[in-house]
Amino acid sequence: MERNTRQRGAIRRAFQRADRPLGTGEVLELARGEVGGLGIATVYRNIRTLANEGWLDVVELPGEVPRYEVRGKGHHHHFRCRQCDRVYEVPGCVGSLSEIVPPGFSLESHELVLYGLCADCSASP
Amino acid sequence: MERNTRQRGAIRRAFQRADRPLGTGEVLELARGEVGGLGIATVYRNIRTLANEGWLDVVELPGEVPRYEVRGKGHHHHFRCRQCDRVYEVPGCVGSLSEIVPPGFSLESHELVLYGLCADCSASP
DNA sequence: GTCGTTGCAAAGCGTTTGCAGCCTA
DNA sequence: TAGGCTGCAAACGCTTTGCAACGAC
Repeated sequence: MERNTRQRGAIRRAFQRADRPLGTGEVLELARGEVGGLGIATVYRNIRTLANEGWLDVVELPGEVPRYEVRGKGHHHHFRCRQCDRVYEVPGCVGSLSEIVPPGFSLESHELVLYGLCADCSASP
Repeated sequence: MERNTRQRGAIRRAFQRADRPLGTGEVLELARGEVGGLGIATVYRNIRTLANEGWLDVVELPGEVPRYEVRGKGHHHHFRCRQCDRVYEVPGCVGSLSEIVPPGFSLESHELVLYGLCADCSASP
């Protein structure tokens, strides 16, 4: 059975307070504010546990370390601002993907990442 | 000045024959067909060299090690087989991406990755 | 002959695992 | 009290680097 330790609670709160995708290093830094001696192995183990039980979603962008965020909506994609590096959720999706799938291939899922300038950075470059 | 060694030639030909993005392990395996004692460090060093001179493009999929492909193809995306883990190039592209971009955001580029079964794995599961 | 290149081994670096002791239920 | 959880350190997998020998030009 799963237990509620100080360490796991601190890691959960780190994600809830940040309200954005966090990497393992950021989680360690934030959660150590509550639990001083927190070890990196504990962060990795808890992130895996929380992801397995569906409390966390994995956010993986090409060429970047995995981030994790509190599980939110269903199917969505991400927009990454090339200026401020923030990542935003993008509701909605493209249609007619099956048209470009090569013959004989069977499509099961897809990932789409948009790059550009977010509203803030477009307004004040 | 750059030299044409047997090892570099074998690595170039591995990419040209495969005609799909290759990881370092795949390159090592393929190029060893020509140069038996080829070392993994040589593969890494040559991939870096070929990428720096523009002969190779880097293909990065979310959460995976980088792959590389010969440069010069037009705009395309990638299909990753969840069974054999190979990555294929997919010509063509989705349309109407601007519809899902949030108001105020400006879209500059995008990455699309398709997941499923390739033709080989669909035929013989 | 020069010096870019190679294979080997060791070093990095981020992540995972083994273990003895701790602490939640 | 049982056994899940933790911190530490070692192990791990992938990539880079140091070095002496090799070989393209």
